[in-house]
Amino acid sequence: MASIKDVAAEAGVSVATVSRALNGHPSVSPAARARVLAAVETLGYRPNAVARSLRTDQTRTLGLVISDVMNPYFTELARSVEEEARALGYSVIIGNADERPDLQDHHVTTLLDRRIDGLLVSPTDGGSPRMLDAARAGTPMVFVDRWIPGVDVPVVRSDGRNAVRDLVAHLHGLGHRRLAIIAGPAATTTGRERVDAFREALAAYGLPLPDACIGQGDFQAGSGRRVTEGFLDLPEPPEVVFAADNLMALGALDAVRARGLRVPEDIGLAAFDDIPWFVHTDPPVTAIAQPTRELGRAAVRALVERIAGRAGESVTLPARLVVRRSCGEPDGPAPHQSPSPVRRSTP
Amino acid sequence: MASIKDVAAEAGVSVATVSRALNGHPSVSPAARARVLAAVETLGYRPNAVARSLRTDQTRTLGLVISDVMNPYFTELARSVEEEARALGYSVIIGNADERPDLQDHHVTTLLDRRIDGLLVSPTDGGSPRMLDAARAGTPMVFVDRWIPGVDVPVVRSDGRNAVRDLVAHLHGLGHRRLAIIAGPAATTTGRERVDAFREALAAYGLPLPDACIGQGDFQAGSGRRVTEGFLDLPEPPEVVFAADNLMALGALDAVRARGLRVPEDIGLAAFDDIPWFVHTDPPVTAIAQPTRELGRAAVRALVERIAGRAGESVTLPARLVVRRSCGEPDGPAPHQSPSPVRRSTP
DNA sequence: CTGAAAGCGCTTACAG
DNA sequence: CTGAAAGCGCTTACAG
Repeated sequence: MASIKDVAAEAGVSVATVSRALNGHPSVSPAARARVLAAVETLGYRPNAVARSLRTDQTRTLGLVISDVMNPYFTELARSVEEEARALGYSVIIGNADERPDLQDHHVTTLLDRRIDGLLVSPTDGGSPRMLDAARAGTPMVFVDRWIPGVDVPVVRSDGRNAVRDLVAHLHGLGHRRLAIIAGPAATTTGRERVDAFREALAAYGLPLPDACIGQGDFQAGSGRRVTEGFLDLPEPPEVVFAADNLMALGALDAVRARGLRVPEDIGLAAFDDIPWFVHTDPPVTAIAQPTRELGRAAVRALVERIAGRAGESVTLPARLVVRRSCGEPDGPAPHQSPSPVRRSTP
Repeated sequence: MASIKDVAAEAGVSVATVSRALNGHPSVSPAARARVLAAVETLGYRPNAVARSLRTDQTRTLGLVISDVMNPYFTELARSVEEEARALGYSVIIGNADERPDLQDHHVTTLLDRRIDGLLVSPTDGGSPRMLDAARAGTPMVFVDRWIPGVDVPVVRSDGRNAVRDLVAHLHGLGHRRLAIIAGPAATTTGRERVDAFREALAAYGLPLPDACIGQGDFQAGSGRRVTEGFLDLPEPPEVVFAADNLMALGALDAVRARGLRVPEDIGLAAFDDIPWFVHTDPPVTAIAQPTRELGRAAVRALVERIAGRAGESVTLPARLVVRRSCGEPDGPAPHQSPSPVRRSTP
């Protein structure tokens, strides 16, 4: 592969001039620039980004460590992060932690070894020593979706509190009283917050959230299935199950179906995180939708601010309830579309 | 950030010895090794991968350019690629082309500039000059899922021919005769092959595939919706629509639902690529499943072979039909699960 | 406007 | 077993 030396030789100038011409440095004569460009063309030269990074101490690369790529929410987040990063002249390298702290650590380490300019992370746990070290050592960093309390890093996330309150109001209005939740790991902020929000919203109606109605999941489908089976085995199973993410909702559907039961007749279901398929499931699933694209964009912008040495703004955007039919209907025969005023725009 | 010089100073040895100790070179005295390790520990030293790459001319990184991350098939492929690569000591950088040739080119260029050791690609089109150049220039490369004819690069993909034949047999057995397809872009191999396989299978039953029954899609949901609307507007709409990927099937479901029609009563639906949600859609969708994980693994192995200077094996794995209820049922009332002998293992 | 030179952080023949 | 030195491909003060 042609190097800058080859270009210099071909153009009859020094490598310094080649470098300047290619980097748009003003003090290059038009003649020299033209010869360089011609040489670049005939040689098919492309600057070696590795060498450039070593020299300039910047890679124009962002690292993104997410908890699970197979979760459509994170896939969309990753896509939006890459889009915004590209618009700002950065590449992004994605590390998929698969909800495993050890894998998360592996990716953080690898990314840091590659000297990425900044790190976006949605932590799988309370923070490994390596990540905490990185934050303390001054690696530009931003948390997205999930975060670690006590670490001085901007947080870009959405607040589901109001949406959860709307959900509970919806369920209460439908006459449901025995409500249960499939929670995410307590080591994650979203794992805790969604349970807290649910409990508070229930309390406002004088409803309890007994331990038997809190199933411990891990944000993956298998756990949603297991927890739902447990709920179904209860002497008095809950009337509605609220899954703290869409994969656990998938698992819940699997469990209900495996027993030959039906949603919402036998048990209702709602999910945190909306996905296009929820419109077409049987029945369409009531869900809480996050402004995922906006979160991704805001996270990248905050990170780029940090990289530039500025503060980097924390952002909290509201999530919203999208009512469908999986928790039952107000009355009468099922209309073809959800009658709720809060509705998803047609996909 | 501490460099190898700092470690050398701290340990009282030369940088050469530090390098050797860290790379497991045999000729390092136990005493020196111990001092180096201690210095590494106290300094929190991590080797700079950028510098190492420049020096060794290898990045231990694979590039993966896929057509659309938001497509669950490609998400799963990417995940399996990363897993296998990690097991073999490689990182992977994903470039999402979003079915756009210009974006694909951007990613190929960026990846090559970073001097990745090898490139895995599922081309969005017939091949841009840049990609063809890369292949010709000897960049280790393998095609996965989609490929470009006439380029001397191993291909890892699945063959859906038999599965499509099984599908048509299933549809014919159900009494369907007017069958239509939502095709992928003709610039892609999978776009062409799935139409060809469908046409051939129909021909075996003496059924035609008129142009009106071939809708041109682009593998994304919007096109599936538009094409399906066109089918529905036909004087004689097809009895079953076969979507060449799962996103176009989603679009088809959107279109059918928007008209207030029902699957399979008003129109049947089948899809290429199976996803977990198809079990829970209304109705469950009959689909052709690819051995996605295996494809990802085989692709990485072939690429690593190429990187090592060996041939790298092309692999073709069969896809298989998974019958559910979206094309109608043989007879009698709908049983709770599909009665087909070809069945999806419970998720 | 241009070039010679230093240096980014490593690895690796080479000599001892 | 160890170190001094060269060199990977760039960029950028410095001098002219």
